[in-house]
Amino acid sequence: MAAARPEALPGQLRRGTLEYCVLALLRPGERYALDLVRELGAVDGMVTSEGTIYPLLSRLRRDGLVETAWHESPSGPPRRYYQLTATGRDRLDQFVGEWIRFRDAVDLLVIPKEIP
Amino acid sequence: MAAARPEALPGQLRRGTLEYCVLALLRPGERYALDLVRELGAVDGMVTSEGTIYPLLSRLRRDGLVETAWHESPSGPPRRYYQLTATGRDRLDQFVGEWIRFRDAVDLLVIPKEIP
DNA sequence: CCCTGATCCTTGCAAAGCAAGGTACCCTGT
DNA sequence: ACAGGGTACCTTGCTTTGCAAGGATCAGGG
Repeated sequence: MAAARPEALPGQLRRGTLEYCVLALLRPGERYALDLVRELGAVDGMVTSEGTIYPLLSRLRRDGLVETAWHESPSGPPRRYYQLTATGRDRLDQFVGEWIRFRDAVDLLVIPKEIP
Repeated sequence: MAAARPEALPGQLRRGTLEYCVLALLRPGERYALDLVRELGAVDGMVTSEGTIYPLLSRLRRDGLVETAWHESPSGPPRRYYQLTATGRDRLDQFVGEWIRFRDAVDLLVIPKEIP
C-alpha cells in the first residue's frame, strides 16, 4: 500500500520499443533531437534523455531508417533534422504488427483472469 | 560466434517484461525451470531459453520474489520448484499497472491513427 | 567580450537476453 | 553391470541498449 508513489518505473520496459516510438514520431514529418526528447517526455511513462536519444538516432541513421538535414534555428545553433526513409517506414509498419502480437501475449500472461 | 542478426528478432522487446511473465506463470502454483521455458515457448512471441531463464530465476530468488523447494521427479533428476512469495505477488500486481500504462503509451505512439 | 541557453555529441557503466558449454541424475536395454 | 539417452540443473561470455555525466560549439543580450 505504501506504494502509491509515482515510482521509478522499470526503465528496461522501454528496451527495443523506444527506437520505434522515435520512428513513429517522425511519421508526420521531420524533427530534431531535443524536440523528440521533449515530446517523449510528455508521453506518460516514456521519459528519456539526450544520452539515450543521440546514440539511438545514430543507429537509426547508420541502419538507413532515417535521413538527416541541417536547418537553421530561429534562435540558437543549427539543428539536425531527422526524417523517415522508405526503409524506416517499412520497418515501423512491420514493428506495429510485432508490437501488437507481443502486447497481447503479455496481456494474456500478466493480467489476472476474471473469476466468474 | 554467429552474432545474432538484429533484423530477425524483436528480442529486445522482452526486456524487463519476461521477469514478470515468469512471476505471472507462478501465480497458480509452483513450477520448475524447464517447465517455465516450455510454457513461455508455447505463448506466441515469448520464446526464451535456459540461458535466459536460469539467471532470471536466480535474480528473482536473490530479490526475494520467489522461494524454491526441491521435489523428486517421476522420471529424471530432482527438480527445483519456484513459488511466489508475498513480495513477489505484490511486485507483480504493481507491475500490471505499470505495464498497462506503458502499453497504452506505446499504442498511442506507434499505431497509426484512423483517418476519418 | 563574457554569460546564458540551445544544440550537438561522446564516454563509460549496468542490466538482461541468449547461445553454447558443462555437470549430474535416473531409467532402460543389452 | 554398465552404456546411452533423456531430463534437469547451472555458468560463461557476448551483445545490445538505456542512461548519467561530461564536453564542444554556436547565437544573442547585457
